[in-house]
Amino acid sequence: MDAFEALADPTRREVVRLLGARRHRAGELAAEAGMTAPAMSRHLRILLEAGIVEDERVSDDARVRIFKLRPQSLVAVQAFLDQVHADWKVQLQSFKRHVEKKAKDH
Amino acid sequence: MDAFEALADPTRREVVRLLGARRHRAGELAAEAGMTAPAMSRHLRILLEAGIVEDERVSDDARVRIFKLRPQSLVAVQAFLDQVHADWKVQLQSFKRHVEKKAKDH
DNA sequence: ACAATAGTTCGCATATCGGTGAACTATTGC
DNA sequence: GCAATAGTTCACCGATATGCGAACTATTGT
Repeated sequence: MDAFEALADPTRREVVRLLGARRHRAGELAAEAGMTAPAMSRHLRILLEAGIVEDERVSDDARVRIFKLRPQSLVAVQAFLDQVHADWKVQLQSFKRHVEKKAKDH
Repeated sequence: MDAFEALADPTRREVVRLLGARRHRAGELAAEAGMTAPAMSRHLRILLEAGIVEDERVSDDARVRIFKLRPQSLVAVQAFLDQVHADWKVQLQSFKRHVEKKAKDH
C-alpha cells in the first residue's frame, strides 16, 4: 500500500498527525483514536508497510512498541502536489500569452 | 469523498496530473488511462464531488464535456503536509534541546 | 506458578471500490 | 428520420477495507 492509499483513511491521518508531534505507543494511539487495539494494530501495520512510520522497542518494558514518523516518506505526496502545481502554472502562463496575443491581434 | 480518498486511486491521480497540464475531454482521459468510458466517468464524478475538478460544456459540440483542475482543492492536502512538517520540526528542536542539555549536564 | 498487561493475529460481518458490458440520453450530421 | 458519437447510469461481480470480539504470544511483577 503506497503513501496515498495509507493517507486516505482518516484514522491513519490522525496517527500521522499525532506522530508528527511526538512518539506514541500503540495503545496510546488506539486510545486517542477511540478505537480498539486490534483495529489500530492493523492501521499501524499498513503505515509501516507504506514506510510512513517505524517502530522501536527500546523501552525498558519490552512489551510496548513505540511508533514514530518517517517524514521522508511524505516526499512522494509533496512531489505530486508540486508537479501538479508547476504544470498548472505553465497552463496559466500559456493562457495568459493566449489572451495577450488575442488582444494584440485586435 | 474527500480529497485524500479521491487521490488514493492511481487512475484519479493520473487524471489530476493530466489536468494540471491542460484541459481534457472525458474521452481523452479514458483513453489516456487505458480504461473504458464508464469507469472513467465514475472516477470523474468522484473527482467532481471532491471539488478537485470541474466540467464545462462550452465546446461547439454540446456532447463533449471538458474537465479542468481546481487547484485550490488541493490546499487541504498541502495543509496536512505542512502541519505534520511543522510539528516534526518542533519535535526535532525539542530533541536537539534534550541532547544539548544532557551534554551540558555531563 | 500465575495473574495482569501490551500488542498482534484470526474469523467474521458489513460496506465500499473499481472494473465490465448493456442500456440510456443527448447531440451531431447526412 | 436515422446512424454515429460522447458520455452517463445501471446491474453485476470479485476484491478489498474496516470494524469488532476472541484467542494467542510475549513480557512483567508478585
